[in-house]
Amino acid sequence: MPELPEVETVRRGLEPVLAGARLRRAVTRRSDLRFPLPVRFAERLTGRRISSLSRRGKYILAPLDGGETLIMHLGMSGRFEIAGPGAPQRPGAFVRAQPPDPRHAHVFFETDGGARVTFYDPRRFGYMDLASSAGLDDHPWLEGLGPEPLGADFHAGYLADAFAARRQAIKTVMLDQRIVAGLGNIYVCEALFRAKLSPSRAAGAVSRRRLAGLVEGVRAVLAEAIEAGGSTLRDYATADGALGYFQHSFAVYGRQGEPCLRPGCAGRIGRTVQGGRSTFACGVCQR
DNA sequence: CCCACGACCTGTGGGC
DNA sequence: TGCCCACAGGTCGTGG
Repeated sequence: MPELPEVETVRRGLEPVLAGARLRRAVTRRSDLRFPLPVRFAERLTGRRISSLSRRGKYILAPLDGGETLIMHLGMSGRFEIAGPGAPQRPGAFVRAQPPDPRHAHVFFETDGGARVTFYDPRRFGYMDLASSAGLDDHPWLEGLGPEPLGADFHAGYLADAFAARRQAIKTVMLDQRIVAGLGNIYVCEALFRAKLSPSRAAGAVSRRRLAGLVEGVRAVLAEAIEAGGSTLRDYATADGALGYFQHSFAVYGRQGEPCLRPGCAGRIGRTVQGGRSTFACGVCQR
């Protein structure tokens, strides 16, 4: 589910409640999510202080004062909810998500500030681990990740090297977290549209100039989506219960059969399948 | 190494 | 209304 803008929105929502807080209690309601939770998970968290909350790709990272870092991934349907102090003070001030199903409340944390942060995940594709902060870059989930798309290491020259000799479709390659960390199906489709690039074009055959346009498309769409609080399709909600609204700004995602929004383009948006996933694009202006 | 595909799990929306 | 199937924001493992 959540791609970089949604994960970043969740991180920002959790930050005021968790960063600097000490965990009074941690509870697991089952022993596994996508993978087994780490051994003695609750005990290793209890009493620890979270020094900060950061994000790497689609992972949320919470370094603890005991030398370990909590690593969390939301999978497709993972969601956090804050209750108690730090929870939204003005219900109704924004469009609120449906309350999460308590059957899928798999993990929760209680802070010394009295807040309870609950992780819900109906599909259980989410996962968590605790690992040494010192060797965090070598953690198997993190070590192979490509650059942050909003960071300085993501540029046309980097992409040209990363794509060299790859004949795979550029859409598929952009979803590879080893190439760039944090993009998913929605924002790759949207970025390719902004760059006027066909999703089926071989990655290694795209000119440097057009790669520069793709970099700009990626940066712009991610920045706008973060600004909008992410996208809510089904179960995504920010940690304070609000819905993201960037879905109203999609140019191609989910718009099959509808007219292309590019000024002067008479095309319609089509849907194809690449690597088993839906791709949305305009066949007229995306080449 | 590259690449396509199925698997994981539950819920929902659309078509009939 | 009700049922069934297709499909969903991600990632991993397998097999060619």
